[in-house]
Amino acid sequence: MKEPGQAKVDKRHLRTVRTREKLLVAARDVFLSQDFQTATISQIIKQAGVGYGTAYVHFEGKDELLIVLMEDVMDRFYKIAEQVFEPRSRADAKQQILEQATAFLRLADEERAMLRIVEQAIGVSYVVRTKWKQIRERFIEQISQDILYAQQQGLARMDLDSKLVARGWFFANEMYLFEVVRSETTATIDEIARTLTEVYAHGLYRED
Amino acid sequence: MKEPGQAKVDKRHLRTVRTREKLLVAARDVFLSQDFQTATISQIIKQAGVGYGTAYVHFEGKDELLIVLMEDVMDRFYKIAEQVFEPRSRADAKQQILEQATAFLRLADEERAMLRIVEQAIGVSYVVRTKWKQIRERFIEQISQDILYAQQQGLARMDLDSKLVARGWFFANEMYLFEVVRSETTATIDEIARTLTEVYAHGLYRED
DNA sequence: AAACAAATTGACACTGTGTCAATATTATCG
DNA sequence: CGATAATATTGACACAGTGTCAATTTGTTT
Repeated sequence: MKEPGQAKVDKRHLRTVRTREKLLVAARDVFLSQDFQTATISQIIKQAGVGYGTAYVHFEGKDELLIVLMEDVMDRFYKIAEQVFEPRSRADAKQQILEQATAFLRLADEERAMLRIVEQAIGVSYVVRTKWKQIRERFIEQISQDILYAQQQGLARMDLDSKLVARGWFFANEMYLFEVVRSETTATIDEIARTLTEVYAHGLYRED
Repeated sequence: MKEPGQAKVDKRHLRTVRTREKLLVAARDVFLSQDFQTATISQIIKQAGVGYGTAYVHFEGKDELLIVLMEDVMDRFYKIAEQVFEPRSRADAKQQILEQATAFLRLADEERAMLRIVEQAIGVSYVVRTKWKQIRERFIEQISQDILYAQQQGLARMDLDSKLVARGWFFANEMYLFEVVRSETTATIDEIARTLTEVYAHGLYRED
């Protein structure tokens, strides 16, 4: 017995998986070569060399295609968000925050092409917007934990709500992220990160 | 002579103006009763009681209709942006910043209905996005001037670029603005404004 | 090889857009 | 006043994209 059932099932699966893959590759090509808005399913299926209806068998539409394509990029961001933050001193905290902010913006710069599409999609597609919000909340939650830790260590001001501070801090970073993505910024990433960090760290970690 | 030419020109103008007005009123109704995305020209012209093509004579499309509707709201925001900022002391600066941030978020709350539509339109429409960017830059420019003033008065840190700081500060405010608009925030406006201001003011206006 | 199951396909109905030649309204002139 | 010109309004039309589904192709089982 050479496990025929197993092999045969695989062959059918294989076709499905290949078609899915072809669609994803084509979608990336099409998205990157223009915009999210102007990209059409017709272009994508043509590029993938499959029939029109096929796209709808595998994905609910353009949005879902992009969400899958987003995942790799997002994993890289999560890695940054989840770096351990256990500062010993205020100076240490500031240094770590600076590193994190810099890494965040650097990654935005590296992944600029895909993030351009993501930004456009956030505006247009409900599902992508929802997905992005999840990502944001994950970051904010993490930052909030970091602030809490610093407060417990007596490094950060106690009179501020960690969640609210975390949101504000992330918002500024997020907006700068998209400016970097759009190449709209005149300043360098290091300057931006340094400036944001200086204000934030001294505002939150002051001594008194 | 009862200035007949004048009167006759007025009558024709009057019709145009009325049609335009009907379209604007109808557009507001339709936008507010649903979304920017799902609102259609067909719905608007029907509500306005005019023919289909008429809408395109007066406006280039949905986007331009909204841009006109935005203007009143935006004027109110500009008023806040342009308040004089001439603090005598650090405490004074902080107080004024707090007032401005609070006024900003309060206005967002008041104008929530229209701003909900604006936010949706920013994502979808190039012209609205461009318009919003202008508004943002106007705010940032103003904030930047304020920071510069404080630096010259020896109240604020000199080691930071006023433009970069201003952007970061506005970004946090802007994002919170839209959270308020979406009623997504648990904290009160006063808490948000206070938290943002505390971090910002102490980060920028520290003494040393 | 026949019957079954699963994957693929493209034609079709639908929704909304923007244009433009035809029509209606208002102004001007002899 | 009536004819003519200027301006404003109109809706039918061509077009672009979406999502669905019955028919077809491909693969599996008996």
